[in-house]
Amino acid sequence: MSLFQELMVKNGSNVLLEAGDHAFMQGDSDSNIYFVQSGLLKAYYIRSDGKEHIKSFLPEGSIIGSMVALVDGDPCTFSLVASEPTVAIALPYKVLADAAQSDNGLANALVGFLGTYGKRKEQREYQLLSMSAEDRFALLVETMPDIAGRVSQADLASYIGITPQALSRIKRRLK
Amino acid sequence: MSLFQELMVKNGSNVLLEAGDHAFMQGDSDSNIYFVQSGLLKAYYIRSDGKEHIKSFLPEGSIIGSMVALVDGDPCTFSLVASEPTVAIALPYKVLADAAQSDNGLANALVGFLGTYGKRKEQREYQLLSMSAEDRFALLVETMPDIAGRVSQADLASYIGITPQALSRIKRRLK
DNA sequence: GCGACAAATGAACCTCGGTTAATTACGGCG
DNA sequence: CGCCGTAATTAACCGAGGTTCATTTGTCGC
Repeated sequence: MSLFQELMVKNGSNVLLEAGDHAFMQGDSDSNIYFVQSGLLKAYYIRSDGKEHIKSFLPEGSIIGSMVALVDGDPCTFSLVASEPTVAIALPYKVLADAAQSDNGLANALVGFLGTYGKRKEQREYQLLSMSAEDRFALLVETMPDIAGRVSQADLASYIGITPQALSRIKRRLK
Repeated sequence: MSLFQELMVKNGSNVLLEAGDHAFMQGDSDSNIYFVQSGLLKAYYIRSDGKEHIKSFLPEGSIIGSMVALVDGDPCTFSLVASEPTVAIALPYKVLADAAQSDNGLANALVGFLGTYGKRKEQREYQLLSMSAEDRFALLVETMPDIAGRVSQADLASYIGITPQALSRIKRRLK
């Protein structure tokens, strides 16, 4: 476990979520960082036309928070919901950022976390810009094989950025 | 100018680029952070099928580097090229990260930079997942009006994720 | 095993953007 | 001014994915 994760366990508070419970909703002011201990979270957007788009799946070991809410205290741009019974640890980012002002080890742990986060988003941007829906599905199955079995087809499709029907078509093509 | 930017100016080295010159190419091991002083850089991917996709435009004041190269020393996942004569300041990330181990101010400056980077990527992810090509074009014109005039239609289209022909159609629809 | 509800699939039709190729601006520059 | 190369536009056709709705497959409770 990384230094950063140890810090979260030591200083954070436990959050228990049943499937369907929200950690926070789009528009909330929630500047907590969440560290998933067990279960599965989904981060998703609600668009102006009411449609949902899944941003990411967050299984055990994931760390998540709305970056704009963390950095600027703006309202969260997405919602975070449990799709299985989940145990997570929550810690206000401000606590970390403030403590980092005087604790160099913590500041560097934060650097590590933010660097990893940026790296993940860079990869996601590449996938969205440069890969077809079919490629993104194949990649998801390859890199997160367990997730593909744990969530509904509708959620998988929403993550890839297409409708369940289109995903069904893709699966048929692949066989 | 932020503390982080001042640090870059003080410790970095100048890089002069003519239009068309590359700071680094996809696949290079370049773990420099670049701070654009004047001019305009383009960051772009080359896909396996040879097509280009523009990741971002970087006018004066921008800070950029390949996060996977910075964090892990992996090969850069994109190329960085000047689309106008450009002056930038380059500084190896490792220098920063190492110095941050013992310099708390620097560590926190890094936290600020990485937080801003993550925030931008979060917004970009939202745009790619939840907005149509037409919406993304309107947003680009609104948020970076100067860029729309400084680069070719083909580059604009590539940034939005469509072909120049499709962008031309969109412009006609909007009139 | 059976009924009921949700999830997944399938089919028919439509729209948007890609592809290819032709046509029309729009600069330099001799 | 006329020539030429590039960028931008337009048109015709195609295919992937969206939309809507019907059908099938699961799965849970009884």
